[in-house]
Amino acid sequence: MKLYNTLSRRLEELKVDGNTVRMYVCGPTVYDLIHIGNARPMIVFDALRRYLESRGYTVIYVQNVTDIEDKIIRRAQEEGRTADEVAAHYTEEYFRDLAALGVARPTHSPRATAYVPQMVAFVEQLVASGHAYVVDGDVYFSVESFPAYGKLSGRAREEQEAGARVEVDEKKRHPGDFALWKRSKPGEPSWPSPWGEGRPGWHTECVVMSRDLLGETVDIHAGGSDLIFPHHENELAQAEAATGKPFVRIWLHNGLLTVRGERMGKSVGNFAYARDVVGKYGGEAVRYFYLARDWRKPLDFSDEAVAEAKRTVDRVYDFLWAAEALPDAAPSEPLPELAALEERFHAVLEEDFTTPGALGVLQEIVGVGHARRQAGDLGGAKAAATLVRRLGGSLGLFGTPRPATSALADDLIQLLVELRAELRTAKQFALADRVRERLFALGVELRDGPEGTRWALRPPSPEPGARAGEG
RNA sequence: GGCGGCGUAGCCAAGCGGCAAAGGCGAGGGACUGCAAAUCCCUUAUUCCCCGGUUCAAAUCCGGGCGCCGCCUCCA
Repeated sequence: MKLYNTLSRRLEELKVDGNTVRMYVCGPTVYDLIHIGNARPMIVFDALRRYLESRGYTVIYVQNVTDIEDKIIRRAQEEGRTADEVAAHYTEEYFRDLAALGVARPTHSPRATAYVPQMVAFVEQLVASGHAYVVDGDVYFSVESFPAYGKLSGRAREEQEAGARVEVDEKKRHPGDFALWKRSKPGEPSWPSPWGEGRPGWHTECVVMSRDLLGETVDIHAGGSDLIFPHHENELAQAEAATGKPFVRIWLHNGLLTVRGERMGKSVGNFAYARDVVGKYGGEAVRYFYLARDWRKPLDFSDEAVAEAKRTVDRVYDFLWAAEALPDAAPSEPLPELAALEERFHAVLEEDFTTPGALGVLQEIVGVGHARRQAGDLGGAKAAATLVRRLGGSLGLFGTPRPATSALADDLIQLLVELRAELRTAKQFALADRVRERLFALGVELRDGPEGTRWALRPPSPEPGARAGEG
């Protein structure tokens, strides 16, 4: 499989040792609920993980939880709670949102506060090797000590000064230097260190946790494109300065979510909480919405766009459930077109995980299924449905089983259908329509056709967390 | 200013040098219907922001424009 590597700015073959993929995806800072834009990398890289697994890889998937950070401290002060309480609360909410989005739990979800001693040791190592220096209880990484600094984001160190909008911190030797350890102010959460009470700076946790859980070189490190600089650049510098080995084989960065062309962000105020969107349209519609757009490109969010995705998903289910309710039958003839479509599905994904193309193929398979059914080839229709289930499942889509009804319910519905047929024959249309409407309200849709009335269960209306997926 | 990306039908969106440019939504037409819904079938880009160039052949490669976006500050 080829993936676009931010570092080399080209497509690269994913090469791993054995068949295990070691993957690290930057997770949330738990100071608030995640918004729908935050969900993009979680869904996209979850889909990548599932796809790799479906292709026979074992994936070790790590996503951190940043539970100590300025925004958490601020929030705690505002609410009169401790930083720990705030972090614990939003960590729990984050996992809830993840489940509602149908995102499988990461193999590991390390919390930064559980790694402070390791981070201290790591920083000590950088100080000892001359890559970091101590000033007044703070520790900074020296970008000048790492000549390759800037290779990920394509920035030269000298450029850090020109146009810099940040006031230069007097303590730093070079404006590009960044904090590895921050001295804590009174009343702030703090941990002991050789440099006094303090807390870890940004960037360091990912390096330390990644190394601990995945080793010195990981296959994939992913996150939003806004993290390229400075976050990932700084991670790379620390890690490679410390080990002298490549930190990451392939860097992946997803495009950002926009609203009317402008980036969605908490500070811009144009955001929607993930759970609100999921509550409205369902987690699967959100997933489809994201996967219908190339993961590297910006994606414009609107209610209409997600509603469209939901319509599309519902129609696929309509086909699946109808086909699965058909009596068992073997395809009346071999279906080479299905094999060809399956091949195309994989070919498209092998080339930079182009999920929109893959979804297009899935739609074509649905089309084949419809055509087979129309031609009276029930087995062919079922074969198409099975394929949609399998391929969709490899991306975390179309896994909801046909809602089970009891034999009694089936009989009762059938009874009403027959009753309504008699009413229609007797031209009692008002009553007949009432039966139809009441059943519809209960989620049963009547479909009158040439060969009589069939009924189908409507795709479920979304409820938050209703379709929580795992594995 | 520096770095990166994008511009394909009404909208969304694949396409990475060569079949008449996937697919979805919407729209229009048809079948079906007591009406409706749903479903099915058909139609919907002679052309890919513009101008040059390379090539037998370009949406796809190169050069130059125009427009939009992101990062350079915490941010998925």
